Amino acid sequence: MAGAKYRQIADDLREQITSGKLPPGSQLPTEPNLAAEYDASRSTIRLATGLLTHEGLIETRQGVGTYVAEPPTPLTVVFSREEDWQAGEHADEAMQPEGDSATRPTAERFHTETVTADAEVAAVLNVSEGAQLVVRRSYVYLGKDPWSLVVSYYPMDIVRGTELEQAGRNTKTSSLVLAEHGHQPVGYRHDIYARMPDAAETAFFQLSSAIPVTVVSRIAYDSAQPIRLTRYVYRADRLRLRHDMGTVP
Amino acid sequence: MAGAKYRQIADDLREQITSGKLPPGSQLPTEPNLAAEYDASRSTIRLATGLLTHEGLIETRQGVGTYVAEPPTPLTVVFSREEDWQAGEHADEAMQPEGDSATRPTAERFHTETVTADAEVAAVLNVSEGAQLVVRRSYVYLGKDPWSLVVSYYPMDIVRGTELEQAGRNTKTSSLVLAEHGHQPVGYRHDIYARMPDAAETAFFQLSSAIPVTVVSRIAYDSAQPIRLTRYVYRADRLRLRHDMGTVP
DNA sequence: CAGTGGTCTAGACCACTGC
DNA sequence: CAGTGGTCTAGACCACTGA
Repeated sequence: MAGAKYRQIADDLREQITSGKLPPGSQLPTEPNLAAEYDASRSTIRLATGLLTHEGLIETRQGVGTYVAEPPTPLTVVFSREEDWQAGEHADEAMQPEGDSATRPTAERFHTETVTADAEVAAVLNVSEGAQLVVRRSYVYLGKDPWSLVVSYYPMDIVRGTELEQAGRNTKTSSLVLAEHGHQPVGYRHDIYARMPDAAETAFFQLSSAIPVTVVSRIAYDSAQPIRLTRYVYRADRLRLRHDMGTVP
Repeated sequence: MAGAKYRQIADDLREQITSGKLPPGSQLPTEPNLAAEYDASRSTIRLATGLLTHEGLIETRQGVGTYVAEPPTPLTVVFSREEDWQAGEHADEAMQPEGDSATRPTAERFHTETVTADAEVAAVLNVSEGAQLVVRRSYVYLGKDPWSLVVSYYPMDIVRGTELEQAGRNTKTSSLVLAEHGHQPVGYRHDIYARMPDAAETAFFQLSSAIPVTVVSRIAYDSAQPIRLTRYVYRADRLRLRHDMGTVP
């Protein structure tokens, strides 16, 4: 046998979904109906649908019903582009998909503040733990859909000489651009990993099921020091990171 | 309020774990004890622990107990290395971590066979759907721990002239190496994404909780055509992919 | 308002582990 | 064998949605 009843029910529903018998967007029977159909209790049905939810195959909407999820349509982000090498790049404009206006991201909200460095950020930026940092957070959308969370950390050395040096709290971005221009980047390090989202990420990406997030940690260096750490967080099922080396057709 | 009772219980337990009150490896109270402690039913307790399980914070072992998970210790894989450019690279030796023998991977099992191309593989290798391919699967371990699943696809054009051309099923790898040597790679494309594991991956990586996998799809090109597609699958919590551009300290 | 999924209970029995 | 987590039931009430 296939083991537990709720797993058999999940297998049966999964088969109906992947075979196309239950196409994307279609509604599953209600929980009481499924319970009757499979001769199971509603709790068992919910165990089964819980599995499919965590696989991202279905979505539940309270008060409405349970629906087959639309298959994800990932967008490709290329991070071997020469353009990213240019000075004047703004951090949250990098690491975004190419394409027409429909797939052009817009940073609808952002704000800038100063924080103290935790151990992890201090290590990569080569500053003391507890040192002051300027941090800029962006919420990037593709049209109305959430696309990525972008957080940049700047050591105080970098923003020194700009108006940000005195500002404890600041929403102006112009001085950050100025600071970036004053430090010509000569290298980037990207660290890429995936994990399950935290509460804030689940809310921003409107994740109902168990979809991972992909994190790109990008450190920019000038000739002497790290000048910026930027973390890009994406829904894993919407992102395909691409990197080309050498001659690729 | 924090909403549902099971979420409050999960929040409380999560706080005890992240604060160190419940260190990694320690056992949580049994489900009946937690039910008494929080004045909840066992079902509600299981909803709470289910959340933490899916976050990878705890692990349950039937007949034994519930334990705080050890924090993941990711290894870094660098994929901007010049070494990877050299001919003679064997596919399952690339994309592996650096370091001493303790972190040197060993391909304990592999086998080679011929299959017909599905639509996706056919597209990237520029062959017809249904064309014959030679595929080599490797199961890579770090000591006794599963580390990665590696699958390589070769178009028949590439293996032509080697003994593999006639062999329907073959476990010899020497002819594959020969084939690779005959086609000097001049470029690589990497596509990186994360998703939840399928059943085979869950079994190989011994995943009890909801840990994603990171997939690196690596296409090698010679001057005329794609010569190999290799898919590397890793546990997301064990992997940190690193790529450097320009001058990095 | 009726109907949906979300939460919660109290209890039962099973499957597995370690002693 | 006792104790653990795994499965399942039957029922209740709540929160939300849309007509």
